[in-house]
Amino acid sequence: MRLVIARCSVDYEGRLRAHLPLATRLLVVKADGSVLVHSDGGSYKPLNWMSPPAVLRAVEPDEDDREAGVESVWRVQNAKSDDRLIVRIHETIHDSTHELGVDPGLIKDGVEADLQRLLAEQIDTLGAGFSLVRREYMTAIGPVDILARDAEGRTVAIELKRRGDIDGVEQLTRYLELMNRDPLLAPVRGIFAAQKIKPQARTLATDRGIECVTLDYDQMRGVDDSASRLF
Amino acid sequence: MRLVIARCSVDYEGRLRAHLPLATRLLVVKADGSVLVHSDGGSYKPLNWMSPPAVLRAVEPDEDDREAGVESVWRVQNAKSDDRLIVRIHETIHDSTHELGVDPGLIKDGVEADLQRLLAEQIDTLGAGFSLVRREYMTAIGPVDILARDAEGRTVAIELKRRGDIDGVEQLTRYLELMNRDPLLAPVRGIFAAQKIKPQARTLATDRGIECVTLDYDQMRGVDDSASRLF
DNA sequence: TTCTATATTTCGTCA
DNA sequence: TGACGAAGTATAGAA
Repeated sequence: MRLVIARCSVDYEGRLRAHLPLATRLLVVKADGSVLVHSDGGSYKPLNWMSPPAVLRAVEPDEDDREAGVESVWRVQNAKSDDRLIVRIHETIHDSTHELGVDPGLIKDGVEADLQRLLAEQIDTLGAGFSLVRREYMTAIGPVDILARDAEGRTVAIELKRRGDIDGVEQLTRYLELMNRDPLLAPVRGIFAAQKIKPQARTLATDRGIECVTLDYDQMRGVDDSASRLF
Repeated sequence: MRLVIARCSVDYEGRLRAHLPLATRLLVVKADGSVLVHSDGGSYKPLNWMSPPAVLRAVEPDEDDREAGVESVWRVQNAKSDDRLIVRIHETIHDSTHELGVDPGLIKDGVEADLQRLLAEQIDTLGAGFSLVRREYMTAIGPVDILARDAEGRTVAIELKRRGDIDGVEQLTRYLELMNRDPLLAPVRGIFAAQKIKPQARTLATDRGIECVTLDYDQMRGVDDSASRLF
């Protein structure tokens, strides 16, 4: 990994075109040829970048660039597409290279899969007398997150999201439409469950006869003590 | 901006929990307190991070950590939420700090807004006799990208996407449903326009009586010569 | 390889 | 400030 602090301007051409005027920035060159251009603020997204695999070639500036004060030009070309990044370096303030080795990678807990496991275990939080049929119930158009049965024995299709957006409602609607054509399952109740449900999504769901439930992941994790043994 | 290359382990706790085992990584500390943890590969997304605004406190390792070989512990706390990142540093390989100043920011060309402007100007590429009513036509459930009228005077709702995906078709379907209830507008034609339309999206659109049009941005930009004056 | 769904999404815009 | 849609989305998993 190479770290460079430099006064530079940057141009990207590919899926769109983008330009960064001259300023001092951090340039990170990774082992796979990818390049990140970071400013001293904002969040983790670089101002501009090149995705791997890519090849960096440092070339001599042409006459115009040299007159404008350009010291060196990086041409970063993606190996699989036409995307390219051009960095014009006017002044190098820092330049160092380091061996990092391969990273063992990230271990996560609390993503949708964990929510799904917890909700399946605590299915009666959705209503007294609820019982689990199965998780990831396959249909012709994709898997329903959780299939359950309510106290009256009616089939319940549950769509689970961390953030309840409008497209989650659309997804559940498609499943319900399909499942209600199956005389063995119909009539099927729909429940849209999420940690937070957007007003638009709630309106659409209600309009289509889908119930909305907001989940408290911390509380659900508290009930299940296996989570505390993870780390 | 502070750059540190260190052998470290990292734990995040907040919206989820995540753990990075001991390895050599790049740590970037920005002026707003945000922290990025990068490996020497992958793309621009860090393995782990803290969003701004945040405060970094370096604390002494406790006895257990010290026995495990921890040299220093960073506690990074988000200033607006409960999110926190803990970096346990076992060995510091590089540590430097640099003044970058404020960045002038990125100038983009070729995003959906540019496509929309061009298509509005060249609305007759969708059909002879088409005329523009207005861009971003507001409805109760959101803005229709472009509203136009065809040669027969019929209202046309146009949904514009860079990439024509299935949810774009769903979006346009919702608009059409709503607008067709309005006797002043009905019947409303729907056109799904994108630089590339996925087969599934095309099938769904056609099934719902929505026309599909693929756009050539380079050609459209060629017609409008103001684009060439951008940089 | 391609498609699909998720994301500690981030980022802008508009009410 | 919050909601909503776009992103050079990235990324992981399944078909």
